[in-house]
Amino acid sequence: MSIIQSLSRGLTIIELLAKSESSLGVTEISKQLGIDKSSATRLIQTLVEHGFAIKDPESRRFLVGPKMKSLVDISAEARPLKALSMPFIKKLMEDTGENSHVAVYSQEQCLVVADIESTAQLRVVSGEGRLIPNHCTAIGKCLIAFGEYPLPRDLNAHTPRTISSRDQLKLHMEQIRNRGFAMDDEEHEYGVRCMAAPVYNKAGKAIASIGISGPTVRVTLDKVPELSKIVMQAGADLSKLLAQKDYG
Amino acid sequence: MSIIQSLSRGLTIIELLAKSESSLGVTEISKQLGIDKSSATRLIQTLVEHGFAIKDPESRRFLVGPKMKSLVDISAEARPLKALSMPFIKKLMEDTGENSHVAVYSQEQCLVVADIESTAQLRVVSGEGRLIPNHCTAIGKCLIAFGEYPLPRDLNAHTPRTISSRDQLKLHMEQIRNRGFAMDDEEHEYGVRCMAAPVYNKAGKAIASIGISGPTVRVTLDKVPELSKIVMQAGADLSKLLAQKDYG
DNA sequence: CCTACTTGTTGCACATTGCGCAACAATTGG
DNA sequence: CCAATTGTTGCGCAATGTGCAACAAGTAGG
Repeated sequence: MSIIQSLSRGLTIIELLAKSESSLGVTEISKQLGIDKSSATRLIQTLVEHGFAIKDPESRRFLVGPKMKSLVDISAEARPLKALSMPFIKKLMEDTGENSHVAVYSQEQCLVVADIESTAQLRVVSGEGRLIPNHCTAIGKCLIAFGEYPLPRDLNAHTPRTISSRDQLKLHMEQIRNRGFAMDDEEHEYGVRCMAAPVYNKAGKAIASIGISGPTVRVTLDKVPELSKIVMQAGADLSKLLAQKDYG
Repeated sequence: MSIIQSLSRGLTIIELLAKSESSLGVTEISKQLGIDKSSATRLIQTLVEHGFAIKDPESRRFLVGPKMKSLVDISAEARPLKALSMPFIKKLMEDTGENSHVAVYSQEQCLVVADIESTAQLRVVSGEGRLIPNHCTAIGKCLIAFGEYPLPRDLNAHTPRTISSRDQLKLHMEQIRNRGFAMDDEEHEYGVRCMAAPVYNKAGKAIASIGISGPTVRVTLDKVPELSKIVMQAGADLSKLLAQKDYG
């Protein structure tokens, strides 16, 4: 049986980062592993690239990244949810022709637990397991508006349309609750419009959101009423199933 | 910036495993990454070696390992506990001359969150971040006896002294509660004797355990009363601090 | 403020390491 | 019981990752 050296070293770095109380520098890591700093640099860069580690740009030291937790979340808690959701987002994708997904709240962000891509040439790719912002995406805003989660702290503007004011966002949440669905109107990415509706567990708590993402050229504003109805119906249907299965 | 290929591939496999609903086989993995099955085999073996993946020997397929969750636990929840515990296990080690540690319950096992090695030539090495059994270690039995955790399902015999009967273990828990401390009398490893006491949070819930491990030649049975007193005192002292700091 | 020290990044040349191929072994399914 | 698929091991080649060393960027200390 052969062990892959560089992978092994990388995993050891992950363990070091997780176990250390504070952040670690490249030299420190290289000493602990008994390797050159140059190798440590490159291994760490690879970890950062994958999100398993993050770099504090100030101190140029490293910490465990959010990827670890989101993977654990997705494999443990969210896996059954994904299994239950698949048929619904499949149908949603077929009915709307757009990328469909289900997300939950994790680490103050929005964790995509299930995702089906549209079959159109021009499509939005989101990808399972991704952590996306809560304040400028439909599925994220939906979680905040209907779930028992705090307003995001980080309100980075991703496009000129991003709502970056705390007060405005609060008002916006109110609107979302009144309409029953959330919309991301090019707030996260140019040319992309999304809609999402809440998913409730048996106890009536919004524990997830379901939605679609499409290019603005297809998901035009005049189609919003029709599409949002479909999305909300999907949310209601999935909620019903979760209640039956006693999920959450 | 250069990316380390084999590390990158290994991390991608972790992600695949975490996101997949079921277990994955070597061929499946190799196809998804576009690499040869031999490479996939070796990468996976490395992951298994580190505990990031586990192999179901029946189906010869792979799943995410417990390492991921224990690392997340240790970095998130347990990190503050570790910081608070350090001075206490340091003192405990100095007072007893033996390896000292603090553990919490995680994934039906016993997660070592802080650990200080004895300075003696002959010493017990346990190691932070390790997941050890609950039924045949002092810190593990302590968690079960005083905490609100279920009896372990797996009662593997590690030595002839391991308590492998559910009923016996139940009785044994009773004894531990009466004495106020747990002892592992060569139940996990030959020649090693350990003692542990509960650590309570402000609400009076046993959320951790603190203890020592030493070779039987030093930790003789006639020293147990004296040593156990020291360990229990350490548990009480740490509990007091946790209450002050409002931990847990 | 300048110098000395420590820490992180990049280029480069070498050879170790990990790669794919292919044969083999072990299962599964028809 | 044979065919087909999946997992493991040996092996030779070269691509990959390694350490060295120079460089860059901070940090501390006088």
